[in-house]
Amino acid sequence: MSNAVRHSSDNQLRDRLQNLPIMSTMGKPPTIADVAKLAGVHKATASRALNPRTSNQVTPATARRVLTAAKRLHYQPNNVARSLSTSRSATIGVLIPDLTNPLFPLVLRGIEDALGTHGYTALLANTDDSPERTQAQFDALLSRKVDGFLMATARREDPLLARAHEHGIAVVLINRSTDVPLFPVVTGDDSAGMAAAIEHLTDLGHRRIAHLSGPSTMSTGFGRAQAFRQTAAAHGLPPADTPVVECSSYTEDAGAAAARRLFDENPAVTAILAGNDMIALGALDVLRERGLDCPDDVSLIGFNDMRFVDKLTPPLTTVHVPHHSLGAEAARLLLEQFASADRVPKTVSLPLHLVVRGSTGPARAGR
Amino acid sequence: MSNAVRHSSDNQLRDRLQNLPIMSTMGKPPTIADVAKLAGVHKATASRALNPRTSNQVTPATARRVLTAAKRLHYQPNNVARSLSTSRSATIGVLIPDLTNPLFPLVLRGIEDALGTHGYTALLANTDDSPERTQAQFDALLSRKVDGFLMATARREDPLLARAHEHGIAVVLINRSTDVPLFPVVTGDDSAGMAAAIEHLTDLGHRRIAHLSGPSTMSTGFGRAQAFRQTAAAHGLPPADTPVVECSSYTEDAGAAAARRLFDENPAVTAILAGNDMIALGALDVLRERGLDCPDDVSLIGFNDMRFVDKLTPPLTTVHVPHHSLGAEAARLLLEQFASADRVPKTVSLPLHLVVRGSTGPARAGR
DNA sequence: GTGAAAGCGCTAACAT
DNA sequence: ATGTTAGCGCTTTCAC
Repeated sequence: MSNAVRHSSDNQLRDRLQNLPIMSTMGKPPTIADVAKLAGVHKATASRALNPRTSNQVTPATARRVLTAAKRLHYQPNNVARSLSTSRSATIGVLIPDLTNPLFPLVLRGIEDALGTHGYTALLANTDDSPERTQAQFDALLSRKVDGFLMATARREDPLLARAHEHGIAVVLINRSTDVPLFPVVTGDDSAGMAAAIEHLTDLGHRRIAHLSGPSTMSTGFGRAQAFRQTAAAHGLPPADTPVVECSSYTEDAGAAAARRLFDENPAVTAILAGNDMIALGALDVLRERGLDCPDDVSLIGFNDMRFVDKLTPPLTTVHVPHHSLGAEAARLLLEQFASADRVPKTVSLPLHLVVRGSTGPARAGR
Repeated sequence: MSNAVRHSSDNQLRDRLQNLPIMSTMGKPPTIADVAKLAGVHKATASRALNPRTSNQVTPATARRVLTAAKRLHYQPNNVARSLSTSRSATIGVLIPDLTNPLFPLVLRGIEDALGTHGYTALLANTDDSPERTQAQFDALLSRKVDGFLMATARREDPLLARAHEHGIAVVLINRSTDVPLFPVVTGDDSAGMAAAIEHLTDLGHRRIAHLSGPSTMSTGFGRAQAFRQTAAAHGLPPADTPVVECSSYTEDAGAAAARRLFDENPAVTAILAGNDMIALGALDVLRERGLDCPDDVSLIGFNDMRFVDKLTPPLTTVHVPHHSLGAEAARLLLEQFASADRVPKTVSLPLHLVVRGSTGPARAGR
């Protein structure tokens, strides 16, 4: 028998006898084997005692012994080993298109709140709305064996999601959906939001209303544009007076570019309905650029009610989306899916409401 | 028994009997053994061929065979297994105090950019500046065997960090540091930033300048306040004219509360230097509340130059902090630490500069 | 109720 | 250069 081994068991003996809190400052973290040894039971028994789901398979007395041993050693289960063994990780991957857009931190909070109560952890990845980056982050998360995904990055035709669906990976979509329904999706009721916005504008006397739509490759861009056209028509506004200009992305720059195109071709509009608040920000810049007052010359409505838009000048009228709920509801759906193995892509649509602030006003006669 | 439950178990039974399509669409992902078999080599050889670091130990011909086999099978390495085997995970944990503060997404981007080129992935966790939540997230990440941490959540006395240091866990601090230097830290040169801000104010004729400091439990709050006092003294401003009011947190609400206290006790100040932009936002609200014009009655300076503050009315004068670089530099330091196992907590201090916008103006005679 | 043993997928000595 | 073997730390049959 080697010196090292003898020495080590001497230490253990002494520790057990003296009932000392033992924790080396630098040595490798204790394993379940250490706990088992200290408690005087087999690894397997320790495992059962430590796991809430199986702790009833063990006598209360040994359970306590194991638990106190674990506490004494400051035992922390190695989730990597556990994952390898169970092929589940109690973590879920969250893919967010752009964390710098203030609405997504709220979504994340919703997710974490809903997940935390069930012992799951969120692993967040930012994709910058780049398909390559999305794929890379997806793979990275997958290779870490996340149990499922919460994705706010879907495109209407999304090869990544198609593959994920083929492979039977659990996914819940947030906000954006695919054309072919593959996964459950939690979204806002964009049509209703659009309708409320247009109604507000027509009530104010506007008859020439433009929409700066989000990218048509995304369900939100496409859907809101569609809702815009339908609602406008329903209000008797001819297509010629309700132009739609598509933005290349949901960014301030893209919004500004689209707004310039709009005014070049359609200088007579009296109101703009932006595809989201970022686009609205860009439009607001262009309004200033062209010497147009908001709301006196042109009314402006955003979408999302993201943080800080109430602090703009003028404060932005916008469609409020309950982002926290979006995240929480999606997380709930995912957990539900784990439990029931139910493969029916249900859709949850959350109600939206218009928040009227200072960027909308009566249509001016002269324009 | 409810309908729903019966229905669900019927489904399960049917699936099991029919050896269902689920199994066919989602057979387990291929392992390295599958790749090896297809390539006609041993697992270990396949492993060597697949790993860039060891691929030279294998003949080019077999390397190609293995690679193509891997491609044919769409093989994705199981990082959980790899981690268990190597006790390294090529992931690093990132702890962020508050993702809704727009500066942190920038930090994260810096981190990801610096990490990505080295094959590391960031696992992000939001802590809401709550010690409990921070501890929980830290443990969760640790049990997933992250190789190290990037933390922007440090408190001046931080038991969590003390423990982490004892356990020899690799950490690099971002922005905030501990009183006792435990880990490398990347921060902005707050003293210089403060000095620039005060100089700007005195140049404009201000002699009664208040500081709404961040929490003194955080190095940023404490350090900036200290720099404020020193610089003010150096400019010949007496302490009585340069009050410091501490905010309970870096939030708009806390900033507003502090601003109210300030004006109640010290109505004569002509300029406010906020501990960060969020606090400045709160101060701005209070200015409006009290009928004071900014900058005509009171000048206001923020700290960080976070997104959107240029869109306020008035646009906020603030100290710009290079957040992207903060993150990137910290990530670089951490990777460096992996390589050299060097345990000297070096400090990197990045230069800051004042961005003058519309919230600062000449001191008014009457005030 | 508890122990023994196998195995999750991979890497890393150690052979050959 | 490649095959063999032995784990990494945990869970989970299967015995007893």
